Amino acid sequence: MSLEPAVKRAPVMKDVAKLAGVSYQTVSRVLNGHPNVSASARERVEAAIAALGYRRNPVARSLVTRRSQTVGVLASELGQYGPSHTLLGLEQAARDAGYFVSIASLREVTTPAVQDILGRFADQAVDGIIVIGPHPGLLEALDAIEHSFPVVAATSDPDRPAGAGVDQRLGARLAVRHLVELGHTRIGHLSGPSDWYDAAERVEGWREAMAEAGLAAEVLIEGDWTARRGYEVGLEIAASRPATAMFVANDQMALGLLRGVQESGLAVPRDLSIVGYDDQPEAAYFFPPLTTVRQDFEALGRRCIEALLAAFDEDHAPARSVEPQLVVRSTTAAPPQVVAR
Amino acid sequence: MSLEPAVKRAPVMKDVAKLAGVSYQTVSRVLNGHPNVSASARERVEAAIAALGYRRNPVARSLVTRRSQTVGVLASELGQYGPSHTLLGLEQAARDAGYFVSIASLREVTTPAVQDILGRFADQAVDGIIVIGPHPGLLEALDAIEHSFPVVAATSDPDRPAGAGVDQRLGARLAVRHLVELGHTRIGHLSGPSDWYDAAERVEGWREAMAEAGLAAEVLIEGDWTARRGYEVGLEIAASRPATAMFVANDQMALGLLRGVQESGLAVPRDLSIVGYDDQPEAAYFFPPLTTVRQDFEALGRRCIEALLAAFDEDHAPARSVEPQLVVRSTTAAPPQVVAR
DNA sequence: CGGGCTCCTGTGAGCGTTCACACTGATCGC
DNA sequence: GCGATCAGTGTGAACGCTCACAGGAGCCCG
Repeated sequence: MSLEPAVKRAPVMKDVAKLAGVSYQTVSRVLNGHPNVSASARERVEAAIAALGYRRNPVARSLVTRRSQTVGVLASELGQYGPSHTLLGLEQAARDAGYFVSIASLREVTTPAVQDILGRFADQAVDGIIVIGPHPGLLEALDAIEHSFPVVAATSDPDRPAGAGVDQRLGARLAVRHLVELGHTRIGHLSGPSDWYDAAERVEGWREAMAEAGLAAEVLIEGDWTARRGYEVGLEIAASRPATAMFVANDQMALGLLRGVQESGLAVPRDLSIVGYDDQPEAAYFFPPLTTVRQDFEALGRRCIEALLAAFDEDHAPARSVEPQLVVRSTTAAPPQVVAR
Repeated sequence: MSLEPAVKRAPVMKDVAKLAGVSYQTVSRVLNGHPNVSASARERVEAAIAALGYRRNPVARSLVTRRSQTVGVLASELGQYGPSHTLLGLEQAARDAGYFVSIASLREVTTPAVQDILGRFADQAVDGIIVIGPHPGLLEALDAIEHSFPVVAATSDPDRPAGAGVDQRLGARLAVRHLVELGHTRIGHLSGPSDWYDAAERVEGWREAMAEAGLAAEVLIEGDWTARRGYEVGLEIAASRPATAMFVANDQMALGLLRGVQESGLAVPRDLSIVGYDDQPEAAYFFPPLTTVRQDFEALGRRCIEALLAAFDEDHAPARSVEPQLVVRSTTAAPPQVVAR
């Protein structure tokens, strides 16, 4: 007994087997929930596991199974509010499902860079990967590379085979309808970069809702998600007054817009109504508090994991889109004067 | 040739060895940079590796070495601006150093929860772990659990043996000094939660700088990092005017404060000067643009990796703290009237 | 009562790598 | 010219697990 080595190694399957009086194979069967194990053997094994504090070694396991209970997350814009919160929900859901999360962020979206990361993920034997904050370029680069594991994209691209997304068109329509109901007819859109799926979908939603209301979708300005850009656009809008309301594709740009417009002497919402997108916690404390569209990013993260699980086996429902919600605060009101077209 | 199995397996060391006309051990030696390999053998092996597109299997490798080229990141508040950006820098630096990053976020900081995650990390054979956004409670929980790998905390706690942090005291002093130079004497502090190291350090920095200036550090209000809390405090301050300037422990609270104060009829900076902390990109577009202290979180993330590398072997310098910078914008000015004490 | 079935269990091999060791041939000093 | 050293190389065994297979016990049926 005291002849044991001083450094106590972590127990392995053989130790459990010996204590339970069975072979290591039986231990393995118990661990993997195999059916053909007698109740008494199972009990003894479980008792031995508990007594020894045994933990199965996932590295050894994945050497032979070629799977690692790990999902790789490929993120291109983790600094942004949306992606970082999606990651949050993702990680929780993954862990609940017994998966590790390995992340890799992309400095630049080039095929070699994506290839490098995919290679690393493959070496690591990830069971699947999830792409966050995707540009089409990223997905194309992904498609161009052969890979042996399922890929789920957190995107709203409806053409995408596997994925989970927020219904961006719906969100955009909620925003526009709200403005239409207030009496606005000239409703502009400050979009995200056109090479983001989410941005493109919001543009489409804006177009659709305008068409439904019988309005012309004329004022479309492309942004880049930053407050700085919102500010610049705010100055322009204050100067030329092309619209009485702006639907802005994220809260940060809305913040900048708010400031640019107000700095130019316009009042919000008196002279210009603004609807943001995301509902970051700060949006309620903008000046004035921002009317915006809430996206539940953490739910999105959870959906991604569900989608990946569904890709692993058929039992899981795919359940794709998360519904956005309109949150009305104080940046929207009736237009300055009702303009009859 | 055509008798090869249809599903082409990835090449393994033996394949490389055969092609190079050496034993698999020699291949291993080349891969690991062992000295005792002849130049000709090395060349042949390298050529074979390139020809086959061989990649070493890290899973098999870590089964025997008990290391995985992976660092675990334990984060408690990944939703916050600081932690998420620290993660960003961390991930980049880790990948550059050849490490994978596996993340786990904590829903609640309890010893069992920390234990669970540490156990998973241990199973995964991580080489070390990094803790982001640490409360003392988290570090205590960590210390309470025996672990066999180095732990680095992204914290400014000077008592911490291993870690990297932003010099929070310095940041606080920069803020206070700026206000002092403008002529303020009653400078309050809206802090972060007192159980965060960073928050506590900023309080200390505020105290020190006040003492240096011969001022009494009287107005200390505890916050929770949220804009909501900042707003509440703003209302209170507008009502009782306990100070002519507030140093606020993060930009989000500063945003709320700004709004609470302005909604109550005070003008910023005419009636109250405000200095934030973090310099999120949005801070420049607050109304008015926020004077704040910039923290380079991505640099912090890099430092964490450096610190971990230093813990692995002695060659790396520890190089701990990142210097914050004051960014003066438009929320600070001379006090309403100079009050001679 | 023996063949066939089912249920449970154990043995052997292998996953792809590294480590400890043993071996070879050359170089060295004396 | 002999043992000792040394660089360079190969062999066996591990790491901890799962998979494929084989074998033993118990049962039913003819």
